[in-house]
Parts: sequence; C-alpha cells; structure tokens
Amino acid sequence: MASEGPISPAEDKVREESPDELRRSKEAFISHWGEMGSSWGVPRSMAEIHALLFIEGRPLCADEIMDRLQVSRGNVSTTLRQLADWGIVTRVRLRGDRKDHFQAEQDVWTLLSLIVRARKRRELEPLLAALDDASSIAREDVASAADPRAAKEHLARLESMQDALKRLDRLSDRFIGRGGKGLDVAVRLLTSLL
Amino acid sequence: MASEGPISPAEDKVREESPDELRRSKEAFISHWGEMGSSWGVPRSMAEIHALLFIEGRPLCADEIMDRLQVSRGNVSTTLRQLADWGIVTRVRLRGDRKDHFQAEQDVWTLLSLIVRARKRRELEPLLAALDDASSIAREDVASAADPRAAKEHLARLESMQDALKRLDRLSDRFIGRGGKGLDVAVRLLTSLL
DNA sequence: GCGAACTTTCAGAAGATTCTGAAAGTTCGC
DNA sequence: GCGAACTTTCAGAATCTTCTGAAAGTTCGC
Repeated sequence: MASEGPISPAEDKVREESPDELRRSKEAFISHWGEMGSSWGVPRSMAEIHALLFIEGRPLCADEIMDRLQVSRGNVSTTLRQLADWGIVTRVRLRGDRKDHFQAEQDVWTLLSLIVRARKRRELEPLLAALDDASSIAREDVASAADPRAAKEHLARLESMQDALKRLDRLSDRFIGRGGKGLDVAVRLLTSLL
Repeated sequence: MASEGPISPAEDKVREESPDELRRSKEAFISHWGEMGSSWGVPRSMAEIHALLFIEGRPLCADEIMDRLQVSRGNVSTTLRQLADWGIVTRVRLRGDRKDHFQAEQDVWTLLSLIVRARKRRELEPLLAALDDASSIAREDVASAADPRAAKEHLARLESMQDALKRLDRLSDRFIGRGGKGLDVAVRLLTSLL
C-alpha cells in the first residue's frame, strides 16, 4: 500500500478502522469502566488500560496505550505488570516487532473469575487469617475473663463473621477453581434454581 | 508520686468491663475490618466505625465512638448517616437519653446482603445503564459503519460484557431480595451442589 | 420564645494515592 | 563488547480523598 503517491498525509491510509462512532463508543466504555474501577479501589488508569485492551481485542503496545489514554510510560509499564499478575492481560510477542504487546482476556466469565481470584488472595485471605488469630485468642480468653458472659458474646460475634466469610471463601474457590467457566456455570445454575 | 493522694487515678474505678484482652481483641477486629474496607474503596474510618458498632453489639452514641476511635465529631456524624443509608446501622433512641445511639446489624448474612445491595445500586447499575446506551448506539452503527466487520466485533464485545453483568445483577436481586437470608440460603445451596 | 443539648454541614487542612518522567536497567543484533 | 531499542524503577509532583472543627442548624423542655 501507499504504493506511488508520495506523501498524502491523512488520506492515503484511509483509516476506516476508526470511523468516529466506533471510536466514541470505545471511549465511552473505557471511561465507564474506569469510573467503576475507581469506586472499587482500582486506580482509574489501571481500569482504563484494561478497558482499552479489552475493547480493542487485539494486542497493543505501550506506545499505543500512552497515545490513546494520555498516560505516562511509567504508569503504563507498572499497570500492565499488575494486570498481568492478575492474569487478565497477557504479554504477547509479535513477529518482527521488538516491542512487547499486551492482550486482554476476552472471555468475560474468565475475566470475572480472575478478578475475583486476585482480590480474594490479596484481601479476603489476610482478613480470614487475622480473624482466625483473633478468635482463638478470644476462645482462650473465655475461661480466664473477669466477665465470661461478655467474653462469650464477643467470641460469638467474631465467629459468626468468620464463618460467613470462610463459607464465601470456600465457595469462591470452587467457582473459580480450574476451568474458568466455573462462575458462568454457577450463575446459570442459581438463576434456574432460585 | 501521687501515691497517697485522695485521687488514685486508675484503680478506683476497677473497670472489669474491659479486661484488656477483650479490648485488644476488639481493637484488632476493628483494624482489620478497616483495612479491608479501605482496599475496597470504603473510607477506613467508615469501616472502623461500623466494625466498632458490630463488635460491641450494643447501641453507642457519637461521643463514645469519637473516644474509642479518635475521630472527629463531624466525621462520625457523616459516616453514621451513610451507614444508616446503607441500612447496616440503625438509629436507636434510648429512654432518658437525648443522644442518638447507633446499633449495627448483627446478622452477618443480612449485613452482607445489605452491603451488596448498596454497592450494586451505586456502582453496578449506573454502569449497566451506560452499557445499554453504548450498545444500542453500537447496534445502530453496525449498519452504517464504513467497516461493518469491526463494528460487529465491537458490538459483540460490548454485549458479552453487558450480558454477564446483567446476569449477575439479576442474580443478586434474587439473593438479596426480600428476606435477608437469601444470600445465606444461596451459599448453602451452592456449597452442597458444587 | 428561649436556652440547653445535641446534630449536621462544609471550607479548608491533612493525608493518601496515583502519576510522571528521566535515569537506570535489560536485551539483542552485530 | 557496543549501541540501539525497548522496559522498568522510583523520587517527587500532582491529584484526589478523607478528616477536622467551628459555626449553623435542629429539637425539646419549660
């Protein structure tokens, strides 16, 4: 292509690829996803970078992300690493290009599973560990306490919280365990049962 | 010093009520709950105030919360209002006391349902509305687009995200709908099925 | 209607998080 | 081993969120 005409800046690469409406729609998706992320404690630019990769569907390199979202190279690099750690973005090498490219998981249920898994590890599990400690200390304390009644009630509260969270934890292990479609299956199942 | 004076600061009010171990255990719970909250986008002090009310189990007034957590009156007031909006804390009037008192929901499954409900309203639903708009625009665009192939793929991506989120939305309606124990039931059900 | 008791509001301060960009690091072909 | 292409790191800047506290608002008994 670009065969003979010397350099006709805009037209020669007749970029049907972004006919404005499409571009606007992508941008809307990116903003909303970023918005949602930020209310769930995910840095806005992280959510946006993910949204861009998801909605483009093809592997993009750092420079393209910087251009499209107007964020710094450092930010892009750090964020892509984190997204890769979560497993929702993968590094892809394109033949003939030394740049790293990145591609987002395209299956939505797999995506959601991976997100759940990552957050569970980082946030739910440490809390459960702490509750375990807290309640075993409280359990010992029931015997020796000056006010055993109060100690017992306290223990009961801790344990009810612990039980519920443990149950959710075990449940999510099964949903997201091997496969990836676990969540999808579970949701369909429940929808039909309830 | 101050050994024989009429005021013997600590000992005279032999407070069995907080035998140190109990107090420490409560404080540990409060910190961890606060920690978790803050990684899920809930202000730390909001999560802590809730944790305090939950773990005490009895109605507390603003002053007691301020003392225990060392936060300002303004913060306590604002936060209690929000917790009440979420429905996980209720305002209680105690006979003979003009102060408002606040009490946290004690049933953990009800608590979790209420949290899910609140966040769904504030965050999931607006996103769904936006996706609806985005995909109907994209749908119209498929006809007129310069590159219908690209437009179709884009629409497919939007819709797959929309479908999954809608399904979760409907599902959570049922879980949390009337009752409060919906979540509990669903979790037990799934645990036995999967 | 007045004052005391209590609560809410909100502008600005304090604090936390996120982002930038340039320098250091890595990798690769030659 | 060298330089070009690319990536990562991280100190400090920019930004966003949360918190404080004092003033304004409300409610209630009298």
